[in-house]
Amino acid sequence: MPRRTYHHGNLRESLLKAAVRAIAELGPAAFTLREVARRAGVSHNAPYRHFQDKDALLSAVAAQGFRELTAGMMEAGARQGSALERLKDSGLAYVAFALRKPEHFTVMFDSPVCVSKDPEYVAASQEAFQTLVHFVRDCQEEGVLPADHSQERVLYAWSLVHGIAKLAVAGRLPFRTRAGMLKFAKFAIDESI
Amino acid sequence: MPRRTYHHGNLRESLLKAAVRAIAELGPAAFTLREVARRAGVSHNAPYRHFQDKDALLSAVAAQGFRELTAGMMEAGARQGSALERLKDSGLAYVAFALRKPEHFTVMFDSPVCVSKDPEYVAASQEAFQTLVHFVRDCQEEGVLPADHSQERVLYAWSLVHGIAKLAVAGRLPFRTRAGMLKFAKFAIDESI
DNA sequence: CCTCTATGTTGACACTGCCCACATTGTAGT
DNA sequence: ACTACAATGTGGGCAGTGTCAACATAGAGG
Repeated sequence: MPRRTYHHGNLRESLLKAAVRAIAELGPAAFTLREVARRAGVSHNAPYRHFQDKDALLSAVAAQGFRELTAGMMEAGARQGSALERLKDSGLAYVAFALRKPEHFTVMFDSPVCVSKDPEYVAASQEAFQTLVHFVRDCQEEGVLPADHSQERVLYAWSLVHGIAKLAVAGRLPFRTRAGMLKFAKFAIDESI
Repeated sequence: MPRRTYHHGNLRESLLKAAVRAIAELGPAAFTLREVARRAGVSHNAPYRHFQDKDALLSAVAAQGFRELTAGMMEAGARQGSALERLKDSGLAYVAFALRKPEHFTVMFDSPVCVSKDPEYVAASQEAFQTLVHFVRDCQEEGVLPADHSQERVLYAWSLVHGIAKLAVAGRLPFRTRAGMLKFAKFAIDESI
């Protein structure tokens, strides 16, 4: 069904949503500018009025993913509990996000987006990282984690949950259900401290 | 320079080598069947006599990467030292391989290869995994790791080094040199046990 | 020597990202 | 209100891709 007006009115948003859905349904590989345009009901060139190129659209998608990831970690870490429990819960939320939106997660960290210098993308990804920094700092201040090597401890926590998430998304963890994966993630996180 | 003979003689091997070099030089995204064929000095359709499609060639490249990874871990873990030191060294070798061949490493674990059912690929990747199993089992038998949750402990070790490797390759670790990354990897591995 | 089959080549098709020129529309200034 | 202009969307085109079908060549076995 074609549009009634020549101008779409809110094409940028529509393209973003269409891109997210296309990635989720067809996978990042089958992600195509022209397919996104089709889904948004515009010509194959309309996206270029809102995004410089394909990578720019992907970057925007990734940025939105990072904001959602940040929100998930914040929410998980905002519940009752000690600083250590909040850190663990935020790490679990990281893995849970990857399992909930595997293709989205893939776009966020894989080439070509991962080298993007798009300010929105950089800001969103740094915000997600800062969330982890926050929870680790809390643990250090409560004395449940050593106070030294602050940066390395954050990167250590990140590496662990990122590795679990990546292996899970790649289908390399021998668990069938999401619950099984998350149970293992909990085991690993508990074991790591 | 064109070939002198109509038949290449050893095209499959040549294609594999050309593919590995193309990936290393241009990145996995710019990897192209036609480009590989060009580098091997054959027509754009010749590869189809040796690989079913593009993904099959990528799978073969990935399989070779897994064999190299396995060899690196075996060598690192074959040196003197306790079982724990051998496990740690093999984990460091995992990260070192990813840093030495980041694009190759990417192909091995990312879509579309990661869902490949090519027997050579499956065998090579399982062999790499079994290497880790081996070193963890040694630690459990020496009593330096708890004897329970055998599978989970292997996956835990794998997740950690895989996460470090992935973040490093994605350019998300704030270290400038390979040595810096490896130093952090050593810190994280030490901390994890 | 002659056929058969494995291996390479050429040509084609649909598709992609991206560039151009053009069409349409909302808007700002008079 | 009218007009120039900027923003937004369209259509066509180009080089490049993966893959298929038809054809060419060369080694191997009878």
